[in-house]
Amino acid sequence: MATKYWLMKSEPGAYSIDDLVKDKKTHWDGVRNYQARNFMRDEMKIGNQVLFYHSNAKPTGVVGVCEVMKEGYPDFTAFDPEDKHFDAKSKEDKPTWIMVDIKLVKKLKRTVTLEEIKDNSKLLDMKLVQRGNRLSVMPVSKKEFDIILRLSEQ
DNA sequence: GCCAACGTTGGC
DNA sequence: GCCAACGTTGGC
Repeated sequence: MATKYWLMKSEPGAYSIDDLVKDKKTHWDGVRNYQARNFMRDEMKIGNQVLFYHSNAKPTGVVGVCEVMKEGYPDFTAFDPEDKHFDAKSKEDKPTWIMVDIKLVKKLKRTVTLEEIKDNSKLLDMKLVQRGNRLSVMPVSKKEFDIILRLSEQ
């Protein structure tokens, strides 16, 4: 199957690209949105490439590239009453929430900002810049992925 | 901190 | 099943 491309958002205060540089890999816990979950559960495969995006940041934008290293499995933070992402409805034998593991490919030389993406006529179709899109995990086309990487080299 | 745009919840 | 109220996301 062809490699798929994704964009995943994180608030740097919660987990930043520099945390990932330090950790090399991480589990993507805390997604509590069904559409985003479905992408992780059904469509993200080992080797898929992921743009790491900082939301609620200065500036907001794409800061790194990662790769899926483990496909969808239960998000265990939903089972822990002490955890911020606890969800009593999710049971260990029937988990509601799913996560994947990703590993760092590289931190970009510079942030490709949301502003640049909005200003780039080739990137107008990105889900990221479409009105009201709040998905934290979303598909990206190979073309868009490549354009963003190229911008980061400039 | 504000607020638009969503998603979810719960009364009916 | 409808929809108002409420909570969250995330840009600014």
